[in-house]
Amino acid sequence: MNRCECPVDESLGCITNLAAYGARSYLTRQLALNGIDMTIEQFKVMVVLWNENVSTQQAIADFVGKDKTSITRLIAGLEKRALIRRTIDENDKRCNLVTLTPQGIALEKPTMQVLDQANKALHAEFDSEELATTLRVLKKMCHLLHYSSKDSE
Amino acid sequence: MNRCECPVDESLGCITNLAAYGARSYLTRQLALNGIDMTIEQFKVMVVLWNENVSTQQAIADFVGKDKTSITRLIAGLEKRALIRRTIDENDKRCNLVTLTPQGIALEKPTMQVLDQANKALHAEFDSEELATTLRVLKKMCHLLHYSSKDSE
DNA sequence: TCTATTTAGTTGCATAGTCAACTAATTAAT
DNA sequence: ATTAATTAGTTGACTATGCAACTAAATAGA
Repeated sequence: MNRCECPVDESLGCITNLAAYGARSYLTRQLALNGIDMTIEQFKVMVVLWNENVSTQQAIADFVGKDKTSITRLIAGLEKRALIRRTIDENDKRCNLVTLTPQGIALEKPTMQVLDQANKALHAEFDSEELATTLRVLKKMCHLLHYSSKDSE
Repeated sequence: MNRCECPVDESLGCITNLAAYGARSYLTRQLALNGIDMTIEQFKVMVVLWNENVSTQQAIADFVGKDKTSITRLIAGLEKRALIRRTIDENDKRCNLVTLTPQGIALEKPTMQVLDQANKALHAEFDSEELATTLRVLKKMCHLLHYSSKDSE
């Protein structure tokens, strides 16, 4: 019934938003279908930890491009699911050291597999040239818009 | 500091999400700078009403591609700001008729102007070919993903 | 006609993001 | 060394989305 179109919909901003919601809900669904109780946002945090093993919340925020407030709450959700653990850094007591629990470590393979499959399936729908163009445009868009109020150009 | 890049970031889904957040926050900022207290989501609902004058919540939901729950709350926000009004449809008492208040009507021009400017500024950063490709890819993405679990293809 | 199903909308609970105000710890500056 | 500024993280208020359960109204079916 929904048409993926609205009256203002020939704008990049609008369509990007619709596509993003689509991608988000698709991935969440795929994770759930594979019995993985994790959102994409949480997933991105987990990717950082799978790579780094230990990190502070601010470092995670920088990696995933969100602010520290979001990370506080994402981390809280992951802690509730017992996928990560927070400990105070004794060398700098302002910082939390975020580490993986055994359950968190165990989820790396199955979760990455779901993501890879979803990615491949989506990318397979497009030829490499249009895909490259789209990625380039979107990256430039990020650069132009995402932190334009903070980065002073 | 934020780099608009995260370890899983060569995927369409991920970049689309970052770009979408960028567009969202940019537009919200532009609206605020022009003294317009409205979010983009609310704005989309207003666009429907500026075109249709009257609508039911379900019809709005179909137009903007969101579910009725979201619309209930968006409409509540607009009503709180006194931009719209809800009345029961006497011909079908299940339905709310959503109409614009004078304040809501008055906001059409300034709001559309902000959007048009923002759109033009963004589109001007790209050449028409890469823009067309990107829009086509994103639309296909919407089609493939957004309602894939509901529309049975 | 009376029951069953569908439709429109609301509400509760969960997740996510932003902004502003706040604490605590650290570093810089005089 | 003491104060001032910065940094890490949390919390509260607001907005947005999704799912499930719910009410009320309308329609379909027997």
